[in-house]
Amino acid sequence: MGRSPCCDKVGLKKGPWTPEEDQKLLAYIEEHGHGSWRALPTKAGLQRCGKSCRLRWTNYLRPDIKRGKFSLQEEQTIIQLHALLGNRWSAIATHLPKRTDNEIKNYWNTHLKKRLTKMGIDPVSHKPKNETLLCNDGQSKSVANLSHMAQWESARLEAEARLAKQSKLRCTSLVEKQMGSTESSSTGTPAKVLAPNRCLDILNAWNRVWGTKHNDVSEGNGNEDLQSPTSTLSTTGNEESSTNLIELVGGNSSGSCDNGTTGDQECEEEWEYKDENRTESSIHGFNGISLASIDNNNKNGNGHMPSGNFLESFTDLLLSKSGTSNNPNTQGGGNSNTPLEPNGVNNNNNTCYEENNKNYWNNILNLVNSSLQDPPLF
DNA sequence: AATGCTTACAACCGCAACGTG
DNA sequence: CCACGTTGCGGTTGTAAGCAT
Repeated sequence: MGRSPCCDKVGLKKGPWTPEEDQKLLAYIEEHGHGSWRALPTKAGLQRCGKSCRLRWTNYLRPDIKRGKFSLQEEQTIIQLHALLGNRWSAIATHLPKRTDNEIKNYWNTHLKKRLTKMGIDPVSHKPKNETLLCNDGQSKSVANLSHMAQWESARLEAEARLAKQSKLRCTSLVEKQMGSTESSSTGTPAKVLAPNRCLDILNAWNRVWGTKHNDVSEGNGNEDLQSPTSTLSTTGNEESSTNLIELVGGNSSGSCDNGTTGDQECEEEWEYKDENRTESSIHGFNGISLASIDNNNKNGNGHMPSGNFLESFTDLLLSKSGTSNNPNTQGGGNSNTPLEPNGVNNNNNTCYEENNKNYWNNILNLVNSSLQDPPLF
């Protein structure tokens, strides 16, 4: 309040940028760096507000931006990280080199969110929307849900706070190093660009937090009550090496759909699970509720998903190959410990929710972990 | 060909955090 | 500690392109 808006000055242009404006902005920044964004437009001879210039630069003109279709690996990463971080687009963007938070946000809103919704997955919570159908005891389920989500959220925030602090320190020292060695030509390069891809190491932070706080729970003492989402994770996290778990059939290394096909569907249908690279540890236990349950066509034919088929299910999930498989009423269970009845109703209602919930998050984290341990994808 | 609808994405807006004097 | 300016972030909107009727 009281602060003067930067963009409502008379005479300042709004709307799409012209090539001439882009050229001016680009030329100015290449020569001088952006310096103060507020002062930039005048100096660069642009009839724009500084904010608009900054946005144009960071989202479009910056040389280190990769444009074009998202690869399947990128899609996967976004979904996994969104499950962990929510709408923290800038945090997600740090794990997708050369992609801007705005681009990721747009892609999520126009593609991924819809896809998940279509499959009966709540894109906010990454849980099936019809959980009430999965367990008869709706009330206790709700309580469990709230409790578990609170647990999750609290731990997540704690971990994030810690790692934000660490990454900030790391980034700062890195920037200082770089600035010391070479005078950056583009002084406006944000720290996150200079920082290593894994500046934000979610899983390690997570492991630190839960590994120390909940050892008792993760000792396998038979306590099945809403354990830590990562209670089964190894605290070392080093044994997992799941490089190339997913490959594009006949695909190129970039993983993008530049083979002449266009459109999501065609692209997505190239997804295939590369079985020989699967290791038990890398995908262990992804028999979670939402993913397993999608796969009505799974090989057992009874909705009983073999443990460790996460990626396969994940692929199916994303591809939405079967129209009937999207029926939320048929989802649920899929846990190897809680096989479904032929009608798709889990007969172990008292534990199915907790188990599924636990597995869902466990396996997202496992995947993030393995993806973070892989060499850079791009 | 015209019209309306949908989709994709660039850009805007406002808020909050951060930095500085 | 406070006030103010700057920057970053996430939600939302505007609009062009594509598609269906």
